Amino acid sequence: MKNKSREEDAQDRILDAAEILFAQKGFAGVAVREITSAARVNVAAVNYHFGSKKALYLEVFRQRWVARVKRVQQFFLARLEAAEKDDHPEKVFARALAEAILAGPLKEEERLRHAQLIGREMIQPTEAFALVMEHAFKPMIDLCVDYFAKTRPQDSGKLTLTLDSFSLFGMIIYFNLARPVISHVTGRAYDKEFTEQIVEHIATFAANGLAGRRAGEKT
Amino acid sequence: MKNKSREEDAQDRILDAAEILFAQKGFAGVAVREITSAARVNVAAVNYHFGSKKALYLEVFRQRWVARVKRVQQFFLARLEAAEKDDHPEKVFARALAEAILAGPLKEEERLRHAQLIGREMIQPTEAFALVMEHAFKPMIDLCVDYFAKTRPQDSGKLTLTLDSFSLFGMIIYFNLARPVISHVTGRAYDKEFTEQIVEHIATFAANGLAGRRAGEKT
DNA sequence: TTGACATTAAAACAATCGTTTAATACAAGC
DNA sequence: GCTTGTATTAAACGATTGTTTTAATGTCAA
Repeated sequence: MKNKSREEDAQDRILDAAEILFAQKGFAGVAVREITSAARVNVAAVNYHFGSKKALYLEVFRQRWVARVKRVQQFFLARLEAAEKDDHPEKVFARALAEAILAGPLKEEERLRHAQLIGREMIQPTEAFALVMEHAFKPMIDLCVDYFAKTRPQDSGKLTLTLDSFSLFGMIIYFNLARPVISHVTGRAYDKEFTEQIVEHIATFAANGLAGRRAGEKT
Repeated sequence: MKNKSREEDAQDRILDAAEILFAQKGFAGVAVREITSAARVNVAAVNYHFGSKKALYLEVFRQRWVARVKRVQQFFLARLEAAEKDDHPEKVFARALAEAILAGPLKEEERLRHAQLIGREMIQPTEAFALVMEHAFKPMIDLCVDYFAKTRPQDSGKLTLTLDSFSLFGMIIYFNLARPVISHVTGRAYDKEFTEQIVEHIATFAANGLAGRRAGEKT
């Protein structure tokens, strides 16, 4: 086993290239030879190291995607802890979540790739969908539901809490995924200033939307 | 020109098959031979009638997708007219929009195909993206912005109005596109009852979210 | 140095890709 | 009937697809 230590080995280079290309063009839109030449390895390397193109796709989710979603979740939890307590707890929650996803620890290209990969799985679920559910959506929705349940004076019912959580998530994910649409309509790029405005907008909007439940509205 | 009148001609059958397959598998995931055999025509028919696979893809948007989005928009406007005026105007608006998209005039499979096609263009914009912007997003967002501007006592600013519109849209589109996720978490299928609950949930959530702006909050 | 094992390389595999060609079938106008 | 133009067909095009094979190379322990 050779390892120059300063240089990524073949498997890592393949995973890097594969993730970028799968995100940009989708599974069917990428040729194995595109990946291997971007990773500067032989065509046979994909089948040698991963077994098949499909297995490589799943390995991208297991080794790259999941690790990244954990980073976002940790960033979110840290923000939630550090937030000032004088604000409405639901607003604090919404802001921390929006910030973690839209302006969090990921680099700009990472954020884009991440959103594209997850978006494709939502539209056309494959075997990777189970991973996405287990490591990203399910725990975050559960966390969200538990948090909202605690911050409300009276019981809202599980379904209402879940739909509230999806409403918050839906807004954030849409603002993250529909960048071409939003940039086109507003005429603004997703720079730091605009992103901060969006985060604050989501926090306020969601807090008020959730406040209605606190006041007792059921559906 | 032969036309049995009761039977769709070759071009229409190709468009029908192409739309279903492109929605399910994406442009690169569909082989021309898949389309032609589903449409019961010769392989050469696609290139003869449409010029190329890519041109067929665009024609699906021009002849099928755009027509359908108009139907949804008309349904929405009719609902907006017919709605009771004693409710908050923003809640009426949100309910009409959510109902049009999630439970509107489209058949269930149509709704799914429609959402998949638009979702793919959002993740990976092609030439069809301009069509989607021009006929679907832009006019609806503009309508939304104008409506919100009228219903508010004081001026909110163009950007705030636009972000409000996207928040409402984002929620609705997410509930429409993330069906696998939402069904998995809630354990409920998108039947009539569940869809109605979601529509009412969105209306309430968005109305409260927007109500904050009415109270004067800016971002 | 030798032997064992892991990795890379070039070449070829059959299958499938989008597209084109050339021949045939069919309708309507004269 | 014959002509004209359109539509459909079977067959083939070269290029590319994912994968496999075989040989060469590299690495480390004995």
